[in-house]
Amino acid sequence: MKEEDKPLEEVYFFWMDRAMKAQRKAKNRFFKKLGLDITSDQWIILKRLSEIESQTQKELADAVSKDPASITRSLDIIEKDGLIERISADRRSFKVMLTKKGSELVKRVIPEAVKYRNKGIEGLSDDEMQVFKKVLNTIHANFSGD
Amino acid sequence: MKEEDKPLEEVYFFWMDRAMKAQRKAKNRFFKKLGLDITSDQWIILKRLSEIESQTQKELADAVSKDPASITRSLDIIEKDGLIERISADRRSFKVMLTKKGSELVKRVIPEAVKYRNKGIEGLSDDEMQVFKKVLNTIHANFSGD
DNA sequence: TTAAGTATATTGATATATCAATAATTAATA
DNA sequence: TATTAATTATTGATATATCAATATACTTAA
Repeated sequence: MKEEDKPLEEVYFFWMDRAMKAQRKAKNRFFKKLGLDITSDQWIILKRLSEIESQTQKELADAVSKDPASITRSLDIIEKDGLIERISADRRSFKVMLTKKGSELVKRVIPEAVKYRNKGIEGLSDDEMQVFKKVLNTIHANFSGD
Repeated sequence: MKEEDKPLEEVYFFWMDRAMKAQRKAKNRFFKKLGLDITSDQWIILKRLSEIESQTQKELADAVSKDPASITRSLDIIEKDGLIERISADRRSFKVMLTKKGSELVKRVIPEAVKYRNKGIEGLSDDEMQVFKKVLNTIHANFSGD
């Protein structure tokens, strides 16, 4: 197939970027409306911690596709808010886990998050979502090599 | 359909986030390898400016899905690098356009950007990309209302 | 035509992202 | 075991993102 230049609106990266931004923005407003002072990125970390009780910062970073530096700073914030705690694993690493306050927050938010998530894909079929997943995972794989 | 909680890896936002990050990271490395000191976000702005000769910051921001505040700061940087210039439109707004240096950079980068883009979707069919576009545009629409 | 409302760009505060450098510690190997 | 190599977390510098506030300037309506 001939490679060719295309205007921005026809480039898949543009579609992805636009959808991600709309989603992130709506999600941040959504948390605010619930009276919660957390961002959509912090939510992902909290949700992950609710699934796997205890993990090092490195493991957590990999799981949520974040840089070690980002994780350090995000954890600093939600630790200050009393949502998570760091426990020494060995002398260079920590296990991270939810506090009671963090657990309760996650339990409270999950049903709302599910509703919110379903709103985003209203009007789409399971088949379409399967293709969507395949495409995203392919793009991820194609760019993860080097 | 019953709404339900799912682990992170089964949530579409997670797939999107991961693919976006892999893409952005690879793209930044790609520009660096070309000897170019621009980010993938700056590239989008430059590319858009090459498609529409002259536009206000507001129009540009809408076109590339960025906040006015983000555009101001990004333009400050690439203006300092001599890639774009701001020309007074009326007394409160600017028209933004590429300089000669900016135009030449875009012309030089486009063929590389096309190759790069095609690498990301290797192994995917046109049909799949059509579904991909539909899903992303639906998500965008579903979250743009409020 | 003045007053009120709207639009554009900027700035400050804060959160996140990347890269590079560093410190401390653990693991591998000669 | 002693040295070297790899790992984990942190920090600094810079870019981007959002929200709120502000300053100008344009537009509309009374």
